[in-house]
Amino acid sequence: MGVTIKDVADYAHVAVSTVSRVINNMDRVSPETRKAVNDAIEELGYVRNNLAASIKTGKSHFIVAVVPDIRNEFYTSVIRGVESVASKEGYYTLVYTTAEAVSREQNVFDGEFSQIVDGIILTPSQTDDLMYKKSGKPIVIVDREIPGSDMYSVCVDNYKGITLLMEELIRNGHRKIAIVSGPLMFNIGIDRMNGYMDTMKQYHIPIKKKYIRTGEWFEEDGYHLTNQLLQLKDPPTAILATNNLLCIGCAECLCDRGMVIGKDISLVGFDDSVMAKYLGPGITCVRRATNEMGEIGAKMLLALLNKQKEHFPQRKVILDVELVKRGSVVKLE
Amino acid sequence: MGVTIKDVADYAHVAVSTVSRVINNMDRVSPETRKAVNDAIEELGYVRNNLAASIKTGKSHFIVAVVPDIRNEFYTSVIRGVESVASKEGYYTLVYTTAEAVSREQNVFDGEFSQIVDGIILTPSQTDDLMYKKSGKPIVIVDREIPGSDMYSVCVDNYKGITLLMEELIRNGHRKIAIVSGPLMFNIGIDRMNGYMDTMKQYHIPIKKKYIRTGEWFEEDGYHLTNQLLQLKDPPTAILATNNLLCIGCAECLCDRGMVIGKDISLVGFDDSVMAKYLGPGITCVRRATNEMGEIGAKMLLALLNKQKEHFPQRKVILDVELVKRGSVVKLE
DNA sequence: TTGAAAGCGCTACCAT
DNA sequence: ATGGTAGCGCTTTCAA
Repeated sequence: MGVTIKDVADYAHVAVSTVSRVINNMDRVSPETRKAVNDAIEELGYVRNNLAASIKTGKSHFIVAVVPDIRNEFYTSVIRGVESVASKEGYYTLVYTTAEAVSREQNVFDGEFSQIVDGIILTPSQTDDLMYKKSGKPIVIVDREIPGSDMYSVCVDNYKGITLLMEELIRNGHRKIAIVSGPLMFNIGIDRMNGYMDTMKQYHIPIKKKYIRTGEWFEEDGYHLTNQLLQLKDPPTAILATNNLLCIGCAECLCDRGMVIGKDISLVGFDDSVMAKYLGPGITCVRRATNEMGEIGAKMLLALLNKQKEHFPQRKVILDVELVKRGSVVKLE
Repeated sequence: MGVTIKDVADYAHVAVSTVSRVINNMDRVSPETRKAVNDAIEELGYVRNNLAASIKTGKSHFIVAVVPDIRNEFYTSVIRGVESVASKEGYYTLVYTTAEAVSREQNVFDGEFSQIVDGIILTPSQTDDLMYKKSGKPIVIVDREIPGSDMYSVCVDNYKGITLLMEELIRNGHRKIAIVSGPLMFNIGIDRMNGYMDTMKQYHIPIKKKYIRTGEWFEEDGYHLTNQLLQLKDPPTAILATNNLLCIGCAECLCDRGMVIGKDISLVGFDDSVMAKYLGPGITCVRRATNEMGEIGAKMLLALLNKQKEHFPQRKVILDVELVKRGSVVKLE
């Protein structure tokens, strides 16, 4: 390979241990020696082999963000947050996508990957936290929470978010409200569905099974499920999509069928997005602090890495949400 | 740390070298020994420390995709392509964002990062390819081309793309055509600008400096530059945005100022996007095979890694583009 | 077919 | 303040 610490030591007429001390900015090195070593490094164009260092120290200064989908701006926004605080602390952030596939997630935890990183920011794709814990690496869960797990996590108040949306709909006279949901595996599915159910009950609106549709979390599911909804004899007057991708899918379907959002039908969504802002009249939605989720997640992880658990006495952080009113809700008489 | 190759060797009553042979699926191991070792591995829950292996073999089986912005769906789409072919060949794809900042790019090449990976897929942020070459790692450039550099790259026909857009505009009677461009550093800036210039000349339309605006490649630049354009005494009838983000920024600005795209003004853009499809009447644009760019880039890189340079006699691949007509172009009398 | 041993490049401990 | 040296976990000769 390239030039090693030994080459530098020889060149500077010192011992490798001295070079190591200089490289790592440790004290107990005389200015002259330090200079000699630095000159040698400069001269030889030496760069330290961090891999070799990692195997000794057990620290790589890499963390990895494991997310389902890199094309979802929610996750990229979270990653941004992670990266911004991690880089300030001298950590590099890698990104790995699972496409919601458990097998890809396994790659991360079955050694292949987890050795290379000091810690993991994870949006899990399955509900058994054993595999995660087995890796032995500090892990912080973001966005989703594994039911019954005690892992560190940062989520938002999903229940409240849906409640906000539902009340906006009901306030505008809607009673035929359909929900387009992802799978009911994690809190993001379950809490949101509960928010729907409870609000319906609270306002004494009969819950109709035909208005409740679940699929995966992707655009095509939103499209597909909306299509089903529109084929009903008694179609809903409002659709509530429980994440940004589903919402886009819903909107696409509505557009394709010539329906005008905010006029012929109402559409609201969990999660804001560029699309939600500019699609038709603007989609009324619930917004959460995505960057902040990443930032807090990273801070938790760094605290874990530095064994400063006191910094995060709470294993679970739950962030607030806010309603963003735009023009996608029809006012019914 | 965890259980090492030595533990396995002891447990199975063999030498570490034998365990190593089993792990690496080498021959010259008797079935019985192999079984004993595998049992020991199973029993002890051993996972190989790839980091330690890498320091010997010099191969990590990681590649990294270095892109300016992870929130830009163009790049995430390219990354998808990279990842899909890399994973088939047993490589893991890491993602690192530079935010167009040279300093962040340096992290990749100043050793910190480049040691950990076998190869790099790069969308460069600066035009000096020396730093890149110095890393000694195989590199494939995607999207952008460094002027005068002989590095392996895969790009699209930027010149043609703009020509297509310009002709569509001119066909519809436009002559006051403004261009909202990114910096003229790489081919993506230069070729697109040349496409604009040449087409204007070809159709004998006088080029007006006030209609030519350049900024960075981001949404806010599109917004800002469009704003300038609209304040002109003699504003353009059509705006050509030279990437997806600029286009979205243009659209936002137009919306905010109450202008209806496809009616009050025309907007066309380089790059398709979800936004472009559903924004207002749909934005007419030029589409390129983004996934394919990543795939080809990864194939090139893998060929380089495997020293099969014959597989890619051409150092430069240029992909075609196509015009996608939608409703954002006003037909002038 | 198997084992012993010499590194890979670096860190960290123990001497000096 | 500096040097010598024993590993880190693994691969890879070279012998046996």
